[in-house]
Amino acid sequence: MKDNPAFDLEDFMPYLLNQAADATSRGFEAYYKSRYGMLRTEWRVVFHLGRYGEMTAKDICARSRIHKTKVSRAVQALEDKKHLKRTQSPVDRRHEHLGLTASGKRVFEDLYQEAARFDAAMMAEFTPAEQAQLRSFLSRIAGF
Amino acid sequence: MKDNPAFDLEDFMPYLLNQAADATSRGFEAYYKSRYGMLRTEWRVVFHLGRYGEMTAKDICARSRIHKTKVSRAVQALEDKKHLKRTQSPVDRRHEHLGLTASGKRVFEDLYQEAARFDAAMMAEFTPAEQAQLRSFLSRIAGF
DNA sequence: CAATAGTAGTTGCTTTTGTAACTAACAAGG
DNA sequence: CCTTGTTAGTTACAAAAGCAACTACTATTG
Repeated sequence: MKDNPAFDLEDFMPYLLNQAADATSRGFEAYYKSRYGMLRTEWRVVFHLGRYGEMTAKDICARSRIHKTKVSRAVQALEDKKHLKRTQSPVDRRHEHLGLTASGKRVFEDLYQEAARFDAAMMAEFTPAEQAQLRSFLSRIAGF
Repeated sequence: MKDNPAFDLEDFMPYLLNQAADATSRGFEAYYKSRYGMLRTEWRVVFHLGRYGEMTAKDICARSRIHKTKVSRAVQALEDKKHLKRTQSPVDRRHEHLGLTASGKRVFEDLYQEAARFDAAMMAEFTPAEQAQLRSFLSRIAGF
């Protein structure tokens, strides 16, 4: 956006980012929603546990930037769906170690593959160099 | 994201976009929220009316990709705050022409300036060439 | 070994969003 | 005119997010 000339909402970076994020999230969201009745936070929790192994809710919060109440509710929902099991730590009973059940692991595998396909399809119209650059830009903005 | 190697959530484009969008939205959102008690949709409605002049709710929906119920509620809220006035069209009484009041125009001017400053500050760490490229990438993804 | 403070996770309540059904107004055909 | 269809905008209800207070537990300090 330049200094003087009139600018449109499409020139405003937060708006542009939100539109792009919305556009790309819809498709994949539809997948895990229709197929497993999962919410976005649930998918993210499954991802973290499937990708990095057992951890506590606190760990998930730290890694994912999701607020603890959202994690708490997602864990509850995943437990209800039998995709996740909790084990209270004998050392410190405030901690619960979270892990995927066999069913949860199958869900993770499926979503992980689908995410890869989805990402690839979405990025197909960009050259590899463009993709790398875009990812780098976004990482900088997101603070990774 | 490559084909075989393990990838992290930060490599998944929808996630990356959402994180970047969140990160950049927070700051500006805090501004119009604390200063004018406005929601994001209200800011967008003000923007459209301030930037392009009078139009109907339908027009705003078409331009902004916001659902009509959200627009309807934002218009109501802005009217309550005396930032917006509606005029029923004498030609077709289903249409209402929406316009900013004097107070609404002041709000728009302030937010417009602030948006420009905010965008500039955020993009300052990118070179002009990088900025152009980033905007172009995002426009393509968002479908503009 | 109280008393205080801090941490992990949950619950309750309020705000916001999403979806679908609804009202009111116009349009067109018979 | 009267059906039938369409459009602009609203409302009602359910799903989800945000925030603050709460419970249960552990750590620290005097």
